[in-house]
Amino acid sequence: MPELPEVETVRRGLEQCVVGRKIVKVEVGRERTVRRTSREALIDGLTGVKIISATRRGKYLLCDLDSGQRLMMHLRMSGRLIIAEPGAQRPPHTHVVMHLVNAESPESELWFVDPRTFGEVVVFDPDKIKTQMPDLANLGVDPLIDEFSPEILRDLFKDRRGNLKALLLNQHVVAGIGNIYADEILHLAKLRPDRLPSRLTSTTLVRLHAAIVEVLNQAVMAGGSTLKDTQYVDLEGQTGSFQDEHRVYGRGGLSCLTCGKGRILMTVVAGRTTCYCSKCQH
DNA sequence: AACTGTCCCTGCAAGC
DNA sequence: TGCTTGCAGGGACAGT
Repeated sequence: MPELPEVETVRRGLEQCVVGRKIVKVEVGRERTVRRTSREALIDGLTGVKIISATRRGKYLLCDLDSGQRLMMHLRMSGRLIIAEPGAQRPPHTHVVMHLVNAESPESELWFVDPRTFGEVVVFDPDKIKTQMPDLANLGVDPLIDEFSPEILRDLFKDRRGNLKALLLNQHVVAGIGNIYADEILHLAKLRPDRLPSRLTSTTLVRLHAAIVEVLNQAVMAGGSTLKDTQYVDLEGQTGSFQDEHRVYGRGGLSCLTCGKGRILMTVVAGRTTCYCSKCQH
């Protein structure tokens, strides 16, 4: 499932393959993908427009357009962005197609493919982000983009009631962490998911902060995680390899790779399947 | 205001 | 074998 590292990998692909190119034609299949506005709004907002940047905040992909508007794409659970040659066979659930041109490179197509249809594509006015895109406007700190330190983490956790895992998953607090990386981060930090965030000592916060940065950076370097069921791939169709380095996610009932003594427990925390070591996480 | 639970949706795997 | 059922999960939304 695309979380920060997968979205960052896709962003880098967009920078390579899409930035600087002009969209000459847009096709919208399933309207649910453009539900925030409409089929017509997306086609009008993108046709004849040049993409001038590709950035990311949390799990949100953002492209500035030379029209002054901004494109937002969110992969949610099962979304994929694929760059393809014109006329290539499209996979099932290809909901949006952008036809791209520029002077130097041959024409190509950017496909938004999304079986579970939770993902979305929208063009919005950056001046109206608060009303048109409240979820994006209220996003929390991005650990790889914004200033981020143990002290900032302490301030974010102050007076919070939920458990540690719920806070890591809360996009209004820290942006970009999903279920896989929350479990991996907590394991590296040697913290149980049900710890109370407001009670963490400064030493523990230093450890947690380091674990967040370490796990996310390592995962970006590995091109993200590709699981059996979701088939995440980058823009060129390549799988990630960080799944080979997962130490707890999906390992319920197995022995701990870190301490060799504990068993990986599988429970539900914050409404999500949660895996952690019975021995080395406290 | 901030938290929790439910829903959306499809593909896959497990179980009968 | 072929069906049914359950599970995966990000974020919106309703309810507490």
